[in-house]
Amino acid sequence: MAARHEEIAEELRRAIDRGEYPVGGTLPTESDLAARYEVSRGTVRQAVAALTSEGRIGSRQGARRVVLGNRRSQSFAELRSFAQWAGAMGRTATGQVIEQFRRPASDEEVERLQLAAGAEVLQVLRVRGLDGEPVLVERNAYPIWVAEAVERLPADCESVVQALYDDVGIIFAYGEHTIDAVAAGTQDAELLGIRRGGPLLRIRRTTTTHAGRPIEWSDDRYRPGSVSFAVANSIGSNPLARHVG
Amino acid sequence: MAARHEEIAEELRRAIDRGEYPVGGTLPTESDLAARYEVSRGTVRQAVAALTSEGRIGSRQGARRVVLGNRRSQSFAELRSFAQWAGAMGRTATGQVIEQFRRPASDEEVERLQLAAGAEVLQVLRVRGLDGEPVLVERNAYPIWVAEAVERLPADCESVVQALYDDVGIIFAYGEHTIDAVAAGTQDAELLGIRRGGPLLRIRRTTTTHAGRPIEWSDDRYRPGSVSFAVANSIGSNPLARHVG
DNA sequence: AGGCGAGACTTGTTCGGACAAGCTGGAGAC
DNA sequence: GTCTCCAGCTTGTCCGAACAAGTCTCGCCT
Repeated sequence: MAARHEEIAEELRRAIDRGEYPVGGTLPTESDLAARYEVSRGTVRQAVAALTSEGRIGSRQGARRVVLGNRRSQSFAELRSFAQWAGAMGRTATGQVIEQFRRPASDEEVERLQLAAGAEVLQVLRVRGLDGEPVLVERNAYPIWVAEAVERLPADCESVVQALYDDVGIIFAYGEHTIDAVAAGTQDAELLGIRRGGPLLRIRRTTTTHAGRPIEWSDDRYRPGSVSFAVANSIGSNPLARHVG
Repeated sequence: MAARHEEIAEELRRAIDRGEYPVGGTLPTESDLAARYEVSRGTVRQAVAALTSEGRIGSRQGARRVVLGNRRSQSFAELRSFAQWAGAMGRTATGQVIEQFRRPASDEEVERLQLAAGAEVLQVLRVRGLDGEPVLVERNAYPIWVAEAVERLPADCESVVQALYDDVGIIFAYGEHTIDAVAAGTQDAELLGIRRGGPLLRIRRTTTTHAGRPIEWSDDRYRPGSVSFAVANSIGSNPLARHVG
């Protein structure tokens, strides 16, 4: 059962979605909302903070809050799981392991997965499809404590995330993503049905448990035109960072 | 003068940076921190919430808070201004207007900039350099109320953001960014010194004022290998969204 | 008619308190 | 030695209050 401030946040999202508070218009004051929902100002502020950090509401001291847009955010699970994301859109995701084997971790994998020097990882190469079309090449490196569970999965497992949770109770809790563009190599070009040298959107990411323990280090490469990634930011909150390289 | 909770947040970032709270370790409890900084638990919670949303700290009810990493976030201004970002790294940014002219807004520009049908925009094409190397092709569309100020800027203006603020007090307050990969066309290839068809990292973005009024709709294309963008997320907070197309 | 100042309104900050809900470690039992 | 349970600890939620700080509107004066 959700907290009261979460319920209020959801009601505000729905109200914005149905145009009760149009883009460019203002939200009722904190005091008004507190009276309407019969809660304290603090609870209202907590609810509104969520929409503010989503980029849906603009907030500034002394001024009435503004509705910036009605873009829907996605849950962490929806972003992490290609299958769940596709399902949320009424699309069909497929997954096919192309190759999978254990090998010594590279220096970068040692760092990203916080492994001991010389440790092994399980390298898995998959192609993910959307409605039958290949759109994504996923290369995951798993530490051995995860590898054992991954190796038990069928090669065409639809959602690895769901399977790891169901089978061994692994919860993906935190993620870090680095996005850039790379040229398709021979293998990627072949797997995705595009020409070599063409553009791929690459996302390198680490996912960890609640305790911060790395579960996977992955390199996803999306076919051009298949997906895009969206982020909102503001003076008060900027989740996106640009880096050299 | 920053709020107390902002000061505490900054001190916590510094403490993590210097290894006082190593990655994988835990943070002191809220009560401990409250005693140490001589503030209330609520003020500590507000400070810690900032680091949590930056992906630096992992928080879960009942469990001790965990240090996930010590990645530094960037301010909104630093992300928005290529010149400011470069300067923060001790690099030199350049900007050169290639062409600039007024024309009727496209359908997409009408939508993104919230213009009346038939309105004009100022289209500006710039190449941005980093330490003398071209790395970014920027295409900005400005509504006429901004266009007048932009037209007065010198063609090699180093920071358009700073100039617009200084000259006419325009404050960039909110942003929305969509990231994908595209193939370099003839013009981009030539401007960036790469071959046609090669990969470019594209960011289409809208920036608005405090009141939500669009200032610009832009299409940035980065040379491959020049930059990457990073985002952290968690079960509790996910600023990144994946979309079809 | 325009500009300036003041007051009202709104959001932001901090507090102390009480209770809910989840996690962990230690002790006891098997 | 292992497993289970419980108590203590920790974070999360909600409250009401008071005050700070910023914005905006209206009225008055030039």
